[in-house]
Amino acid sequence: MGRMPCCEKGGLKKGLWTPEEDKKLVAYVEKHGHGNWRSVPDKAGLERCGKSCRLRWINYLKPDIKRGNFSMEEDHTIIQLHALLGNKWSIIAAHLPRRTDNEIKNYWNTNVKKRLIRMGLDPVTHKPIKPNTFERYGGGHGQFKNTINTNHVAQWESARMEAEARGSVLQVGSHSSHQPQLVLSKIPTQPCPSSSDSVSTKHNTVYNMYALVLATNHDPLWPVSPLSIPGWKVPAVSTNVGQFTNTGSSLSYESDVNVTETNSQIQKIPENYLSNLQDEDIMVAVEAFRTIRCESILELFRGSNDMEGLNKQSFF
DNA sequence: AAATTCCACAACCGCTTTTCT
DNA sequence: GAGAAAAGCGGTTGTGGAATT
Repeated sequence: MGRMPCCEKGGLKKGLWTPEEDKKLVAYVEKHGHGNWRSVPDKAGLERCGKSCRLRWINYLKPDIKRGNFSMEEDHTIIQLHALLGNKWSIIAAHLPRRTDNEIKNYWNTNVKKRLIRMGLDPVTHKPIKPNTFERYGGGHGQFKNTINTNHVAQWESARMEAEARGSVLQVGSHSSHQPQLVLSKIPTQPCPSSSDSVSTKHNTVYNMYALVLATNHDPLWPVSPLSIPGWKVPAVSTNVGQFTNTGSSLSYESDVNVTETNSQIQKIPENYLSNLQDEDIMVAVEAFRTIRCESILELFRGSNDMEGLNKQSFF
């Protein structure tokens, strides 16, 4: 597009932020809020580019950021989500409250990645690099109790790919509504010109995005959106299981009931919907994806040494 | 004690996507 | 609808402290 990047202006400071600069930025954001970062440096009295200010705020200064060592549970979540999603740091971060994508990315590159390699696992595929290498670590003698069972991850990934090839959803866990489950499902979207390999279905809808649905049976206020993909929104009130369609800049909801060939059943979702997401809405969304709620992805491999309850269900 | 290496993490860079006009 | 600006994202690099030689 030929526009000048905001940081191209000469004479701007780079490198580590000083405490004084942090104070200025925090004071400015607390007083005026964030947004329009390009104008922030001038108004805050900083010799930085707007992009640098934005990153500093998002990754370091924001008050609700959790810093410090990752817990065992966070570690497990990262590994398992990475096995499913790859380097989708922002999506992974959405499932780790108060952690930033940058922090998770750094943690992955400096810690987890090396650990997987040491264990003989490919950090990209999470599968053993060489046959038998894994046995040294997965022998079940308690040595690695409470660490991820990477055999499970490999099995999961294999089953997921198979499910994907068939356009189905992969589900882990028992069918009891009290047992935790994880469902990886496809989000239906409008046809995209470049997605020629997607699966076309009725109403010219194409399933070409995934949602990893996580929720809890026990804590209805658990602050995790059922939608893993930022910016995707769900209907506020509905008792029908439906489909989501991406209509340009907005996402709409199409009910299964009385679906017609026209767009008359499509209802617009308010832009401020996500920020006002209520537990009731989460329930609707989860229902919409035909899933049940689960404690967390960590529950997947807890108390089960052999992927007990693994099954695949046709979803769409 | 000085030099070197290693490591974690903050920050930058370039690109893409979304929003605004 | 087009172009510009802003925001978002992920890969990579730079920096400083700790550990090692």
